[in-house]
Amino acid sequence: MTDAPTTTVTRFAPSPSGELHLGNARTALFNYLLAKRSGGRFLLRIEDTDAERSKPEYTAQLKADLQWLGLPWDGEIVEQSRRGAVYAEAFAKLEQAGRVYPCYCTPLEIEVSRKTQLAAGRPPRYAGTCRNLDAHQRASRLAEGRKPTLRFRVPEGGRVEFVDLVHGEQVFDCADIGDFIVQRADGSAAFFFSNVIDDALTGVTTVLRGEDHLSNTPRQLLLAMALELKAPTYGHLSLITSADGSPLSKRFGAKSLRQLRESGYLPIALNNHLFRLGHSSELHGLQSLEALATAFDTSHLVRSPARFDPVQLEVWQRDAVHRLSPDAALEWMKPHLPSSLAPEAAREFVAVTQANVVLPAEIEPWLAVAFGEVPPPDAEGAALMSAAGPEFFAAAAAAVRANGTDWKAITQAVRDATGRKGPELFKPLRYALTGQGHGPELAPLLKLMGAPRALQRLERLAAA
RNA sequence: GCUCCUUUCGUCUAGAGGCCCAGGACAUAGCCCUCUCAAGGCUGUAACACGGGUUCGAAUCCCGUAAGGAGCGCCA
Repeated sequence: MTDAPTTTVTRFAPSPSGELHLGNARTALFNYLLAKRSGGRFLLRIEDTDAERSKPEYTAQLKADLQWLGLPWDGEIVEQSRRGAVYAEAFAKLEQAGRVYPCYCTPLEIEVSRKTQLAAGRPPRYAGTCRNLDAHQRASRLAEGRKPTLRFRVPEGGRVEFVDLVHGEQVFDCADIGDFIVQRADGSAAFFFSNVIDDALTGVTTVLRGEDHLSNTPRQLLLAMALELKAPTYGHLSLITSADGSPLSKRFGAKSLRQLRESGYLPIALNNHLFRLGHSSELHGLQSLEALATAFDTSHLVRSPARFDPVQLEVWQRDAVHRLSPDAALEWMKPHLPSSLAPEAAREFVAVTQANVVLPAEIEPWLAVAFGEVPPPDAEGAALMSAAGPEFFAAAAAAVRANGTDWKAITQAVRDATGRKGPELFKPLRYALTGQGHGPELAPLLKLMGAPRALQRLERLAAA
């Protein structure tokens, strides 16, 4: 907290109750970018006050995911589960000021009340049952064995106003806000409470978070005021939706970062895609994180929800793969390369196929072409090859016998022997050698598969 | 039910009353280049949710409708 007042401090505050997905990742990215563009700090806070749902393995996964994305946090990680003493102090302050009161209603009672209100066509808000209990009433409920929660006493009148970084001026009526729980029956701090306190105490200046928090912001502002804490400036990011506009679901689009990473997506591709979801930019092409940070601007944040389009992500991914260094590309394909492959052959294979695959799994057919059996051709390929005829492939085989894997010499020889040129010449050869109409350049591919393998493929067709 | 948010080409978006019969990027189609793919170049197709106002003039302001979303939790 020695930061100068002008320093931007942002944070990412996930709860360790699940894996990071695209939505979370974008929130993290934006907060990171916002901090970095002005040389500020990006903090990581684990919101694990709910002992039931929080799992240590998720915390570990979270950290690994952020590292992988290239979004390292500054300073120590704040774990809310270890901040009981800080919260206790704040609870005491609120109690002293009469801003909170014990509520003895059970979860079941609350649930029934909610349902009743909903059925009656009213907002399902806390009814205020325990708002004005006297000391005697409290004692008797305690005697019944009820464990109280602490509720914040929302002012009866008035309104809460604030300026949202994305949505502009916001006004909420206190009458629409029910008294909410700040301390659970087990004594732990609830979200609104711990979230506001930790933001203030760690000097967070700006919070970019999901739009699902927008209508809850007045609660936090009320709390901050009662605690005499400075609330951060909030910016509420529109949600990312599936291609059909529905919320990202497990079934569609909500792939976890882990899944994406395991299938071979590159962090820089993800970051570039996410950067343009809900944030407009003049920037074109794949950019480094540094360039993205420089270009990031909260005034360019978009209000309307953005759809996650797998096709767009693929465009970034392809670009990112093309830019991989030979070593990085090798590393990237490694999980799909046979371990028996000699290092030199692996290196050559990567160099030849890199520009032709988007995900590492796509190298399988090329592995077959280079080191195994040629895959069967499609209908177009079959037609092309039979049109070329056995004598064409006989000439090709002869050319290979004479020239080894010298692609240029081979094509020259076949051209001279058959009079074919251009696509007429190359297409049947490509199909014969690879079984496919598209693929990496043939010259290096031929070297990779070797003369004997090529010869076998051509001779088989010459004999047909 | 109440409160709040959102609605421009297929997608991401520009647009803060005349500069917009709406611009860019990606995708897509065609052409050029080329052994295929990729890369690159050129050209094209394609959008202001709907209805009312306000105004000389509206994608932009106001009202309503529709559609989608969020919140109203001892989840975060």
